[in-house]
Amino acid sequence: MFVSCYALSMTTPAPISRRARPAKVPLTRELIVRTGLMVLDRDGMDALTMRKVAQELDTGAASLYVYVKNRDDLLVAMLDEAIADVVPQTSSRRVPWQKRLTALIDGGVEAMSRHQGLALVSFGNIPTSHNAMLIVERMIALLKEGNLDDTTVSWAVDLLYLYMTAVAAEQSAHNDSASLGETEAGNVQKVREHFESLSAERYPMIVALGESLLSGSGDQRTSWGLKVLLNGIIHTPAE
Amino acid sequence: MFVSCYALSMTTPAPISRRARPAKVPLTRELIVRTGLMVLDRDGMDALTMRKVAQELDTGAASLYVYVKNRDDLLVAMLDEAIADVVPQTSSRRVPWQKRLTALIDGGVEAMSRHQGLALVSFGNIPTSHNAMLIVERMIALLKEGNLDDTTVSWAVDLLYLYMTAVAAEQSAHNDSASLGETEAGNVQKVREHFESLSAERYPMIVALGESLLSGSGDQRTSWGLKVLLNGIIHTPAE
DNA sequence: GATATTCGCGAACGTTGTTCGTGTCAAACA
DNA sequence: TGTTTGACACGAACAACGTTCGCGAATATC
Repeated sequence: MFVSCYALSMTTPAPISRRARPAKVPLTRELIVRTGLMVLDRDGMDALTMRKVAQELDTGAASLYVYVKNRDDLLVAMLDEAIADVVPQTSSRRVPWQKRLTALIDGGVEAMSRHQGLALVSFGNIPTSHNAMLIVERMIALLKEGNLDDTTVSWAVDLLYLYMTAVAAEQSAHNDSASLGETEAGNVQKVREHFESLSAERYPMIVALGESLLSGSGDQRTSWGLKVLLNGIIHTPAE
Repeated sequence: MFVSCYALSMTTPAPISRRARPAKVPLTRELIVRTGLMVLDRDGMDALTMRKVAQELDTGAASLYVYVKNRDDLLVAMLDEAIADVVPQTSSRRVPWQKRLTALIDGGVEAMSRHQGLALVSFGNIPTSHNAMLIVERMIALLKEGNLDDTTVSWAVDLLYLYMTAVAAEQSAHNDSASLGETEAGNVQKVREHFESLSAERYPMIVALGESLLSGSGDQRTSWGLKVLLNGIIHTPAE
């Protein structure tokens, strides 16, 4: 009864056999998690209710609670599933560690931001889920290639993981409003109109910056931020 | 009837007079917001219901909806109120701009993290509330003292504001679990036990880092992160 | 074939955010 | 001063939520 990392008591590792299906797929934790991701992508975070996930599986909400402790537990499992293939898709060696670290974080951001609001699940908490720790493992390995001392590596991992999650949350918030409205230019236009309507007396600095505040795409800004972090980490010893 | 930025139709700008109070403070948006903060600090985010806020004001939940569009609107207003005195408490001149910027961000982090879960409200969204924009104003002014070009300033503000919010969210999450458990050492102990229970085969890097991962206080890590950002911003031109 | 055990799930409970309609009281007018 | 008016307060209700309970059915074991 291999229900992934959920069964804390691994006293029954033997799969034995599964019940014959009466024209109906048997419920598993993994299936519920994947269905949750599907509902989230299709209907959004507010519409992700236990009842809807159950309905999608052609069952009642109560049935989910055998495999999932509660809604939060489901969300955490969904987040872990969402970032499952970030590390396997890591780039090849022979490229400098900075580039590989950038690619890793970009992959994490993309994987999380693909699902609206999922990055905010267990935000400031230390990553404890399996796939999150695999990302952390990879981060540490890459940072150590830069010959940083252990303390700096530790603090840098904290910082980079926080940045990854924060950017993902930011992007998925934008994706949310973009899915209901126009593609992206329409959204930028909204922000532009908002800035232009600001009073130059109350907010002189913002108004003075003007067009610069909107310059660059989201990807450009994110990758610049990552460069800032890496340059800063290299040039800022801990203590 | 100055209900701040809420009344979209300002067709009745005349305050005229207020009704005599039958031994009961009259409801205002500000009073509701402050009461919301009180309930949040006392009972936590999950217990912050419209009914409880109303009860605290000795009224019914329906009465709040005259001054507050919905729960989200209340939360946004609460966040704005929480950071109201960050800019006024800014440090004196004659100190280098980096120190003043650090103090500003520290103030913002402290103000937000004082209230559990509030930093996550409108996370990735562009700051549009009044007091949030005042913080942005101040950030821009300080960054410009560093002789950075407009594009770098714009992107740096984005990055710093994101960091400020993210750190606040992280800290308030820790404060949450700390309020129910022990002071802080107990929480660190929990994390330590978690790391020590990890298999060295699955997570060799994490286990190898060992004690370094727990080194330093939260404040030390946060201020190091800020130094990293500032150093990185200075040494990383946009484009 | 009988028994024990697991799993599925309808129904219900307590809460939530939000709305509707009515009551009420102070201000404005006659 | 008596009447009208309009804004405010709020009890009651609604739909939807997460979660639990307990029964019925299907399967595995003896």
